[in-house]
Amino acid sequence: MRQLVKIFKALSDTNRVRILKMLQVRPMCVCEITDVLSLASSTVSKHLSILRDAGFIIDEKEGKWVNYRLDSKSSGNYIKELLPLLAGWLPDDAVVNADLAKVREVDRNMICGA
Amino acid sequence: MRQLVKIFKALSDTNRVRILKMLQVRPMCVCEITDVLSLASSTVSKHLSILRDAGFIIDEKEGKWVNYRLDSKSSGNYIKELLPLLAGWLPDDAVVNADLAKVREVDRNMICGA
DNA sequence: ATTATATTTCGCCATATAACGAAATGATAA
DNA sequence: TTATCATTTCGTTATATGGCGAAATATAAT
Repeated sequence: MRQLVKIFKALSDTNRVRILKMLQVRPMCVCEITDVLSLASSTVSKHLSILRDAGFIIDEKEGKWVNYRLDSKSSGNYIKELLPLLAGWLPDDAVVNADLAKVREVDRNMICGA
Repeated sequence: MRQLVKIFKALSDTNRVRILKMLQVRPMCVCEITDVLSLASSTVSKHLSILRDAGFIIDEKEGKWVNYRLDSKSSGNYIKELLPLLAGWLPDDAVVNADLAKVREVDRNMICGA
């Protein structure tokens, strides 16, 4: 129950849902996500740690960057069932679609440290 | 997005998840739920209004009681997909199973106004 | 009508959450 | 080594949330 509620809490924030939808496109580093959401990097880092603790995402170091990606092969049943649902949801959300367009065109070398 | 987040917020509280699991057994009035959860009736009423606003449950007057039941035929796609998932989750949760046992044996005429 | 019962609404309090900027950490580049 | 860049952690602030009891509503019973 504790874990389940933690998972739902992770999903009860607009910015965290936007992050999950973005990560459906491709893995991203913190500064890229920060750029799309227009939030402070400390705030984005916090959101990512909440999603990671809930089991939705995994972080992987790549040089000076930390890439986050969906844990599609999660061992947790809740995550395994919820991620596909979320993938099918919000297909017509204007904010989400604008995010996804930006994710596809953004280059981390251009935006990070600019 | 606003509606989806509202739905997840509704699910991010232990007592509200317990209520939904109880309503899987049968419709219940406020005082029965209050008895199982050991909370103030005003608190339970608030939880129920949050679940109703999110679309999970429906209230129906029956004399001096208000019965709440799952909206299994909800027109909302999120609810329609989430309720069956929730039904399959927490099969071994001790607290939930104790709740369900109590739901099956409780008689509203005995506990309400006792 | 008056009383009793079930539920909701209101006001209050304590805690949780989301945001920021500044400082700390870790890794790369000069 | 020193400087730079990405990220995380910390401290603070404003708002949201969950709890209660008391008062307000609504219906049932006397």
